[in-house]
Amino acid sequence: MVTMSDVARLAGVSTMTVSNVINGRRSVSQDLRRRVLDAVRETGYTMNRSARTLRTGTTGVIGLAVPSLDHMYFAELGSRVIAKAAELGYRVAVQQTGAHIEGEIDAVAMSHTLDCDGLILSAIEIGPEEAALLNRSIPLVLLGERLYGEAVDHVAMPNVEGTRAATVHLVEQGCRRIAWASNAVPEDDQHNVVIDRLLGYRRGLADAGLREDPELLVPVDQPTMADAAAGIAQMVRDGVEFDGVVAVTDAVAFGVMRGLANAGLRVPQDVRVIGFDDVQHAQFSVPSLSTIAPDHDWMVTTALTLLSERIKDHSPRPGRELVAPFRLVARESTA
Amino acid sequence: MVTMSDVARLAGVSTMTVSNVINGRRSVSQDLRRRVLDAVRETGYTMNRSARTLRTGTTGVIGLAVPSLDHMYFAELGSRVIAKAAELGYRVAVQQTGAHIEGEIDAVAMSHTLDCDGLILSAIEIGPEEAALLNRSIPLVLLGERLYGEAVDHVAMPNVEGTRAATVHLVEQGCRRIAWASNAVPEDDQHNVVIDRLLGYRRGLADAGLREDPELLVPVDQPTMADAAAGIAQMVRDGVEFDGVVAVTDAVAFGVMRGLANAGLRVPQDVRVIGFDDVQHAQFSVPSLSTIAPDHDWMVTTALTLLSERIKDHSPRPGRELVAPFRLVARESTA
DNA sequence: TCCCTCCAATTTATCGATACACCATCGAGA
DNA sequence: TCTCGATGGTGTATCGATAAATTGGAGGGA
Repeated sequence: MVTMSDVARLAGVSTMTVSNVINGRRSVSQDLRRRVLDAVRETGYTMNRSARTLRTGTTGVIGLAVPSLDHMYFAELGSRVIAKAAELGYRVAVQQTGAHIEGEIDAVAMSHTLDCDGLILSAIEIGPEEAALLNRSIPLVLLGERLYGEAVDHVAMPNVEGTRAATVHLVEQGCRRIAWASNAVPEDDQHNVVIDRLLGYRRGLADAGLREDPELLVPVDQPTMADAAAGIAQMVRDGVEFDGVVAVTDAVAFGVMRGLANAGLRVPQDVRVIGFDDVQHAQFSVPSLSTIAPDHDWMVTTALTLLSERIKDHSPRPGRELVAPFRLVARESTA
Repeated sequence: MVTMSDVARLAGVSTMTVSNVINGRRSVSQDLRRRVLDAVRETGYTMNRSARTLRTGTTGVIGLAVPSLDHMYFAELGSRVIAKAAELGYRVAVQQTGAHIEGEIDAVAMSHTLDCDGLILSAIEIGPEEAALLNRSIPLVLLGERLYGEAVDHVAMPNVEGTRAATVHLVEQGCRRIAWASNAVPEDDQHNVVIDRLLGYRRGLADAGLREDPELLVPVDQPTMADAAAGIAQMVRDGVEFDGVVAVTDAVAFGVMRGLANAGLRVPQDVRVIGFDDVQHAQFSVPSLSTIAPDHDWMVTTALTLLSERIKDHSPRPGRELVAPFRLVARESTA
């Protein structure tokens, strides 16, 4: 492996001069700069990042912890984060938490060790109890809906407003028996994404003067396409009548549409379906999926901006909470 | 930051002993081991990986370079790679090449610098011309269909056999005018995924005694859902008659199905469609998508096994090429 | 002429963990 | 009794880059 001193020797200068050239610091004469660059080319030198990291304490890596890249939403998120981070000169190490709290705590705990300058955590389970952990850790931005006191920066989705708008939209399209398709979580679990979206659904019903009917809660185990398809099938078999479904995510909505197809029900003629996320596939499914579209680019840009501010300026600062704007995109599934 | 010598001081031993305990090396007495572990707990020590990396030359990181996590296939691949790598004790840094050769070369070139012990490159564009680059680089496994002489380990898909089987399947289902939906690539470009799959399509037609009709090549720009939908729409508008479509990937197949729906054609009644990859969504779309299902777990496991062998044993070894087994999964879209 | 400032470039010490060589002790075999 | 091998542990140099302190001139003002 060719090191800086090899380059220095060849160029006839000190390693510091090489370092200065490599890092684009001024105060190197044109003459020497050229000689150094030639020597770099000639030797094929590439910098050893661990050495720099050891010395400077920064890695140029951002950690991204998501439940799983397998979920379309998180895959698209990952793609955006990696692209945006690359623009800012960061590389991204991805970690899958499995949507378990252990995985999430792990991600935070490992992030020291993990050699990253900051962490973007798409948290599902982690809560205020673990806030202490979060505070001791490296710069952190949370994506998701939990509250963490004032300590942590936080880029949230418009969960309540989103599903409320979705529900109202179904009502406007003529639905009167609107089901809620989601996995269930303990109701006392404050500020969980699922709870907030359920709350929005309820508000939407209330806005329309409709009463909530417990029968209309689709029994979904995990928020996957498979479980959603099974859940809605169960509901149909049980003879529950409904003409609209608000799904907690697009993936669940796809599962619901699949389950309805299995049951011989047509979307949107028999049942209208609306999702949340606006993943790519939503515009290409048959029927295409109406959905709540948070501004993903805004979220990622914001998260990375907050994070890189914290990375550059370590002085303590209260956590900020920002909520993404959203649009309701009406497509065939609610026509 | 608490270092090893802090722990050593507290435990009243040398840093080497701490190091030995941390790394689970034997030849530390029970007594000292306990004292060290207590000291670790008490101080909250976590190891500084950069220091270890600098000293040992290994990072515990594997690079994964894919065109984009935005494509369902690569998202699922990424998920598997990260999970499997975690089992083997590696973390994964993901890089998006944008399916451009520059991005791919970048990925290889940066991989030195990038502090990873090995690289899994899902190559689309890179070819034999760049083989020199590949040889100088860190341990590398290619996922994809290009040939790279004998130099590089290579886990390939059953591209030719796969689309051949897909085509034959359509024939068996009664299709006689079978279209090929794919982006076009220069025909002289050897061992490109797309070329191989096209070849399989042709072989399938030949097997069935059907003649290839240039009219039946769907004009797709990029292998995305949007372009596929546009391409098939164009073909319908042009009045081309067809009763089956073999798509180069599942994403393209979804786009095709969407485009057919726009044109008022039913799948499978009017046109049968088959894809390639068996992404998750294939079983949940309406209609569900018949497809060629390579054994993804096998591919990932194999790739990581090859890679970790090369990482552990640097002695030069000729490149191996392994081809994944596959199944044809018949679903509603070709019923 | 002398002193002082500035600038380019170099020297030196250091980041934290580990490879390696070395030392001490103890028990067994000759 | 002496030697040898195993066991358990320590001291020191080192990985490669960089921060901080230092040197040696080149100007510039008095």
